[in-house]
Amino acid sequence: MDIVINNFSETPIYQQMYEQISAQIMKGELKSDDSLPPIRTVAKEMRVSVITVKKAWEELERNGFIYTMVGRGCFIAPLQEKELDLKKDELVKERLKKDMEYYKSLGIRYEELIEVIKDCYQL
Amino acid sequence: MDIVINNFSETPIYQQMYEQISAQIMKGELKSDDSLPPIRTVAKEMRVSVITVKKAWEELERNGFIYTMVGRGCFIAPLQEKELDLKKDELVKERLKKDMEYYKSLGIRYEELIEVIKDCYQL
Amino acid sequence: MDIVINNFSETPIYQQMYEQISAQIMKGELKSDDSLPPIRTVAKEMRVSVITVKKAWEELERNGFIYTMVGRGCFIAPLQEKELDLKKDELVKERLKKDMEYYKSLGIRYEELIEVIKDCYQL
Amino acid sequence: MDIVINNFSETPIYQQMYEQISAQIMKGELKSDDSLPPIRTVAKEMRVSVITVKKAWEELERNGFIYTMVGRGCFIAPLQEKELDLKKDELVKERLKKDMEYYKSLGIRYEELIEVIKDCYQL
DNA sequence: GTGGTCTAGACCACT
DNA sequence: GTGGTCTAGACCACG
Repeated sequence: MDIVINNFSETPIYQQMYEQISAQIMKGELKSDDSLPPIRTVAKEMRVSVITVKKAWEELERNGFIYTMVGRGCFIAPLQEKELDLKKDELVKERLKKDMEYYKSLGIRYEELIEVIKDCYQL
Repeated sequence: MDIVINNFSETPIYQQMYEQISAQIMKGELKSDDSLPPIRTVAKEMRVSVITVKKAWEELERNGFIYTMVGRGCFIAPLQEKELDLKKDELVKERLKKDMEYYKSLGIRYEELIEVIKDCYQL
Repeated sequence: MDIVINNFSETPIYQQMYEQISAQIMKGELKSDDSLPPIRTVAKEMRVSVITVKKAWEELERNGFIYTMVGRGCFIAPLQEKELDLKKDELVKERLKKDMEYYKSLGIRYEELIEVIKDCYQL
Repeated sequence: MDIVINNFSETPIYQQMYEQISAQIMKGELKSDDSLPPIRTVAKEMRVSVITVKKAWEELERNGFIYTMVGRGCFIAPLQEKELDLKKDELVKERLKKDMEYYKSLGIRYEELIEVIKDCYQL
């Protein structure tokens, strides 16, 4: 579990944690039924409040990424690869749509866009 | 000046206004030295608080899209086409970079991305 | 809005609040687009922490009972009577099922059950 | 002794065990002075902590369902049928009352309730 | 004025 | 040991 939080970002800490962990699960870096470190340990290591970690974990559980067994800890949910791909696609498409609307509203042409993207992917 | 605000969107109202007006200026739909309607009028029409409009206008002025003449109103700044293009590019690249980082962090491949974008541009 | 919380109950405060308010909405005692008092006011009146109220409100929003407009307040969601009935039915059936399983596992006969229920409804 | 525990249920494990065993005693499936298997054996078979089993047993003893003979094990208490019926009634009525309060608070009518219950008893 | 986030420290229930 | 809940008080962004 690798989390980097930016205290100055506008996106709240708990959301940064949620995004990074869910991404790692979707990429398969965290595997089914692996246990996560206790929230209090995470809190200490990340130097944030327990409640902040808890909030991230709750969101992860609500979205089916992890499950909790009180008194025993939290674990990565057993998701099939298909489910993971589905979740990923949903997220990306949702976000891309918004992005595209914005770019189009600025009058950006398709070719211009592709050029910048290529750059990012170093093609 | 055509603004549509969504009260339920996560992006704050003042920012929605800022984005739409700046886009219209960059696309040349609003021309240099044209006057903007008084903020109180805008507030009434859009059914938002004057404070909200004020905040959007301030943001526009700070970024050089409009200028204020006290007692007379606000006007579109006289921007050269080059300057406009520059502003546009800056904005887009900045945002695109963040987007790409996110997509890459989810392990999305270049080809997958292009496919969705093509879809948005109906190609 | 009428809430009675029991500090000694085992069900957490935020859940008691959630249950009572959602019930009032489903019964139509709270009407669409009515505004709820500010969470800080509620917190003071109920003598609980703001965070506790917030948690209840979040759950209400997640389940579509209220909606929030940052900086303006929280409002009862515009639910059709049909939707309300549906929500109610879901809840009741879910709970009843569990209850019935328990009663049956104790060997309670249908007739015995009905008798007690009649008593509760004073029939 | 037949116990099925659900690790993901909201009701704690020790309570699930308590409910199922007490029910079996009240239904007469477990008879007076029969011995229960050692808690360590139960713990292993159910794959739960010894502490959890202990807690369930304590609850059973506190409510008079079993008794302990130090060094020899735990045994089903010699309960008269009358006593058992009484216990059962108490339990059911207590729980039913709470349930009914909840259903009434949601505005469920008697007829609606009966219909769902009939369904559960397949009448 | 509104809601949104965060902290530090406390107490409790479950395993 | 684990997670679950709660508090009081703080700071920020939005309208």
